[in-house]
Amino acid sequence: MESLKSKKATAFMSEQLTLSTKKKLLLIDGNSVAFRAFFALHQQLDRFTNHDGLHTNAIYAFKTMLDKVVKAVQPDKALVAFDAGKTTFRTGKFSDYKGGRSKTPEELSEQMPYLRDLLTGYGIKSYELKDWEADDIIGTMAREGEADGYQVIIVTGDRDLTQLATDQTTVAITQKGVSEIEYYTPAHVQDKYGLEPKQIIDMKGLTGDTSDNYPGVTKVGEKTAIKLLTQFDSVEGVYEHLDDIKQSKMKDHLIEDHDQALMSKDLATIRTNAPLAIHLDDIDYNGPDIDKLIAFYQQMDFNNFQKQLQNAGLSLDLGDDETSTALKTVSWTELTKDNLNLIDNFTDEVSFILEMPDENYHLSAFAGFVMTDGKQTLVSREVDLLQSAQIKNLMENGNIEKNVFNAKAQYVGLHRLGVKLVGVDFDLLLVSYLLDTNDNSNDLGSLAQQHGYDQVETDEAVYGKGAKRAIPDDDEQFFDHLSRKALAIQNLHEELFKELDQNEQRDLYVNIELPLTFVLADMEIAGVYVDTDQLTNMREKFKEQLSSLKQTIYNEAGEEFNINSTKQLGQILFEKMKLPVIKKTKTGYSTSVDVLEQLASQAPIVENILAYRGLSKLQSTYIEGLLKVVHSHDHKVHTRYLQTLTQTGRLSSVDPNLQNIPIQTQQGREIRKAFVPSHDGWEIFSSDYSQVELRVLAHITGDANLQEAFREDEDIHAATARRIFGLTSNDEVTPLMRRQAKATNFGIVYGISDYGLSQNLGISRPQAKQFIDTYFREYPDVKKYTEDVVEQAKKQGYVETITHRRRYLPDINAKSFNRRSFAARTAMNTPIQGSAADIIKIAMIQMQKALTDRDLKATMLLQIHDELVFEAPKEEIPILEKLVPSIMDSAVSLDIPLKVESAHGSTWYDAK
DNA sequence: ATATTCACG
DNA sequence: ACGTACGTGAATATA
Repeated sequence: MESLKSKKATAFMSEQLTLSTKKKLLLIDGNSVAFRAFFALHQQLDRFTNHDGLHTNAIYAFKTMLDKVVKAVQPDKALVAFDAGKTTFRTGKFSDYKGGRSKTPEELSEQMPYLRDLLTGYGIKSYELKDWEADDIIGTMAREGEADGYQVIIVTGDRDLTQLATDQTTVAITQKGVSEIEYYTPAHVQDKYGLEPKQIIDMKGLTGDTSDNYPGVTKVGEKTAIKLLTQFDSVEGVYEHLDDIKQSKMKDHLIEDHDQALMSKDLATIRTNAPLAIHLDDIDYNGPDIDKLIAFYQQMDFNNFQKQLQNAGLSLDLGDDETSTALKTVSWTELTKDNLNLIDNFTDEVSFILEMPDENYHLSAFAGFVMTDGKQTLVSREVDLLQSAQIKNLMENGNIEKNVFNAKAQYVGLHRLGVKLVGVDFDLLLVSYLLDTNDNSNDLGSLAQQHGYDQVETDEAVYGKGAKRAIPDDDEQFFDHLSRKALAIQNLHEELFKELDQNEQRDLYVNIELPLTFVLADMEIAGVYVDTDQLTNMREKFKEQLSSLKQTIYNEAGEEFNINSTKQLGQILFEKMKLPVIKKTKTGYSTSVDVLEQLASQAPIVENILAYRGLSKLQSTYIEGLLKVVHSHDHKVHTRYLQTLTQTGRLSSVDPNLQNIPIQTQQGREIRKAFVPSHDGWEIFSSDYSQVELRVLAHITGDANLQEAFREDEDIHAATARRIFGLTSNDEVTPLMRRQAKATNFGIVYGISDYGLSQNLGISRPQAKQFIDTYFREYPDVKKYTEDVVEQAKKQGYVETITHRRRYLPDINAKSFNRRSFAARTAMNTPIQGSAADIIKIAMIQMQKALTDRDLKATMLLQIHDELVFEAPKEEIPILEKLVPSIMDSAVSLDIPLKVESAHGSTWYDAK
């Protein structure tokens, strides 16, 4: 989780940087970043050598960092500063400065000259200055940039540079690796140290620095220094107010080390007046020199990077419009009712876009459309034309192949116009997702750019974003963009199909994802009827209960406050009422359920807060939330299944999310009474797979004991309990044992760790470890699987499901323990969760076909990961009771049987 | 926009 | 020594 969070934080900061309209100056501390880069991939030192035996790990990691930073910052000017040599003006002041440092490893220093070549390829200047350190070059250049109105971004691995942070200068510190970056603004420095940036040098003065080998004041560390500086502002301030400090050992040390403190502060101070021979005018950044880079990558044996560049033809994947080559002009013809016969030129294939500006294609307006075959491009704002006989025939003619971006959205949009989309061959969105679930931007332009096609911009670039987003009134602008998008689809068709073939994913695309997209479209269009009276009645009831709970809570607290605010609630519980703090979040006290449950016995208010929370969740998310999205004309909700989002191959559901409707508590479960059939005399029918993920686990691992349990149709958690507790019969399994075995089973599926299991079960870590060890002893092939799959991920860089769905795990070799372990757990979990997703997808396609073939009225409405929900006339229920399970359990043939359970009733609630 | 919480599989 | 269960979406508060 942590790694995800930090990714998000980084992404956010990057965006902030990009958002600023100021000119940007990027300054990189070459030596420091190279050092970090070298150690980030130190474990892989041996793997990273080129044909000449040159180590390349630092160059590789530096390149990765550079891509990231350049993309985030999009600089107008850039410079990488290097240290010039061992002696500087600082060694003149203090001969031991940076003394005692172990010298740079040969494996790194041999890479330094090539780093310069890399930078030349990137079009970024390098600079060094005798007697001065890289820091001083950066400090000087930063101030020069500030004076000229630039936003300055400094990249380094050295925290001392945070002293340079100002309103105009952000210091980006590379973390453990080099691709994780923490951005220090003055506010963030304050947060982190409780000091202003300029006080960093005072802190260094007091504490000294072991790595740079200069002394501070004896026994004064970061904590003491911060305390002193908060009180006295600076080193000088401390000494002016020595009298205010009580007699103590510390005071003696301060007095004794006065000179050292002043000297150290001086050494730590980055100069902003270095006599540079290079200035802002000399360091314009105009993007990379592709040919040079390709040659360089070839020399380094960076085959992937080289290929990327060659595929891209001209542009580097920096997502940077300014660095990519200019757009060539496109020609298009505006289609009108008078030149509709131009349509007849499309005889074999056509790339098509019906442009819908809103995300929600069930409701979006239609802005226009475009059709192209690469020779002729037709555009129009008049969507009525789509309903003309010519176009309708084209769309409904399966012999003319359609290339699109998001076939489901196109199918639904056209359906709303009374046109059926038939013959889709290439869906750029879907194919991109299968090729790499990681970069699943939903924007045609950015996906096309990622695949090396640069003749198209992102929607954001053309339409704007946020409140300013709008389809341009200018025909030329709008039609150009539409045309370029359609041409991008047209052009990427063949190449991406080739890539699918290379990945053995053609079958997954042709026989699963593409057909599924239309099954999903039909489900979305069908929608689910909602009994709004049921919901409004519940709303009234809940409203009363909530306000009475609220009063009770206020009374118990002795004041009114916002119960929904974790901050205010934390103050009441942990400050006013002095309840023990069990867990903290990074912003304050945690008040989550598990914390509150532990506190419940200590104060009655806690129980009421829990009740309030539960009720208000139901009220806002499910009652009010659902009512908001019921379509008024048909009384139904039409969710959208996102088919290209999850990293595992699962679907997700939005607007509304119908995959997380409550079921666990009685109170919540009542919500399901509002989901009813859309016709009288119909019922809701539901079938779900029993323990699919564990069955998939049994299949994939081939573990004989696990497989036996499923072949015997045992209660799997009881069987596991019997095994890990060494019992002879299931009769001896107590409920507690079963619960613990169940948690262990889940843990295995999630990529187990003893810590996670201990947290979940509330047991000690050694105990959890004991469970896991026993589990692995009883199911030895499961153990082998967990090891093999991680090994495979390390070797190939990705893991696969039973249908060759692929997930890349770039962090599997990360230096950061966190990232690496997260990737390892993911490696274990993804093939299981993903294969289960594959199975139900296959079942859905077969199911839809079976319903049509048999002319049944029954309609598939929902998929909830391991469950399918239908509505059907009562007479068809007996048919479904046989048909649905038989299709679901034979969707794929595994080494063990699949099991399906069904239920039906007058509402979703009753289908239990 | 991010963090927290909580609903589901 | 590190500090975690896997995959999602929505509402709310807070900045």
